[in-house]
Amino acid sequence: MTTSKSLPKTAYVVLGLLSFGEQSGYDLKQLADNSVGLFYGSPVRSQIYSELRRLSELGYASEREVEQDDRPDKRLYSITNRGLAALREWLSNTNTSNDVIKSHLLLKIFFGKHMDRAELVAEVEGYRSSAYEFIELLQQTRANCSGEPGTLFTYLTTGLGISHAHANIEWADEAIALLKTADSDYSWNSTESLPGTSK
Amino acid sequence: MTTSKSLPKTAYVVLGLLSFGEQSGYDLKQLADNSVGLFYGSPVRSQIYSELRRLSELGYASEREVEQDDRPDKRLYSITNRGLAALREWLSNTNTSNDVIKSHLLLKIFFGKHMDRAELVAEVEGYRSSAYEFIELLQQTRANCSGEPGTLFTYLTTGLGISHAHANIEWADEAIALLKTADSDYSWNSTESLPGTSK
DNA sequence: GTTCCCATGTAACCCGTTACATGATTTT
DNA sequence: AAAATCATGTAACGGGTTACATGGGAAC
Repeated sequence: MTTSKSLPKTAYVVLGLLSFGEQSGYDLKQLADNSVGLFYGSPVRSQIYSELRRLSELGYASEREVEQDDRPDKRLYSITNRGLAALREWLSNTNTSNDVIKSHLLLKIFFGKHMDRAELVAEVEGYRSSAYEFIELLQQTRANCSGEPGTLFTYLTTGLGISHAHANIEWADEAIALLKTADSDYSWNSTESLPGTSK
Repeated sequence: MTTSKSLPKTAYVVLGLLSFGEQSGYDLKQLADNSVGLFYGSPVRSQIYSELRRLSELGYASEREVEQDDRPDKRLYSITNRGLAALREWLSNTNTSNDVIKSHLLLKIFFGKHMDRAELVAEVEGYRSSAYEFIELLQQTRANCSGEPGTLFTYLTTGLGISHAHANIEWADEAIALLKTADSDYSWNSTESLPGTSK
């Protein structure tokens, strides 16, 4: 096995983004915000820079300095063959298993006993409207990448985001209705069609 | 403002779980795994213990030792009035805004160019089947809490999970089909009904 | 007789976030 | 004149994970 101690996930995220072409740390941050940031999270700037240094030391990326007159000088990084190999190895050898959801809204709802009902409803309404906004954003993303190479993968990643957002909206509608009418000890009727149960 | 420098989220998670009754660190870990673990993530054991110590020092929890003959002694924690106040304050004053999704599967797909197509398909198939399993788990959770107080909140939190899982399954079906037939530069027809676009 | 359950903790490590620091050029 | 864009870094802190450590009783 050529597995050399495996780096943190962020390193592979940066490496993966680097596989799209030679870029500066600054460029990578932009790219990350508009791509992996939408379904995984975008590393902060300072971490991108430090990961780039590490990748460079490991021989996974090569760097070259570019002097500019009208703008600050910059350092461009390219993925090397060894870097590509490491990326591929990581993609194959890490198990996907459990996608971790960190839902702050659900935390609030789960501890809903301690919150004002109207406040909770407002929270869910906010959640619903940000779901609408997110759909717009993802469709924008799709439109922007249309015609570019590797579109299939962007199409699929945005697709899951859009599906989730639709699910969020439907759930929010029913949650709001319930939060307005039901009391905490509400027991649902398991025979009726209910949110998430149908289909 | 009584806001005293706000603790990490995990502290409030533990505090919230403590609001369900007097418990030991061990008990809390079990509880966390079967509740917040399903939609937020369960803190590791050692962190629960250290958070409990902190909560105790802050006066947010009170502790008492219970000696046992047939089992190891244990320390039981209860939430105090100050703890309850801190929890309520946190619930009201933290903005929910953006639920962060950390999808490893989507990372793989986004960097799908570097992966074997068959491997990718297998990955999505695994994702789909774990979605089915997750639905079972959540319905089990619902059944277990039926009749207990505060059921509404469990119903709502599991509801979103179930909705997401259904969305995952539908998306996975279409993703698998596409991954088997389309090439990387696939451009979809924006007029047809497509995954995530419909409705 | 090995494995699981109960029960609690310490120590090390490092990933990731926040804050600090700089500065020219272009846009509003 | 102020704000945003381009461009890169350092330093400090702490949250969260992993590994180490212990040990009796029950179940299979």
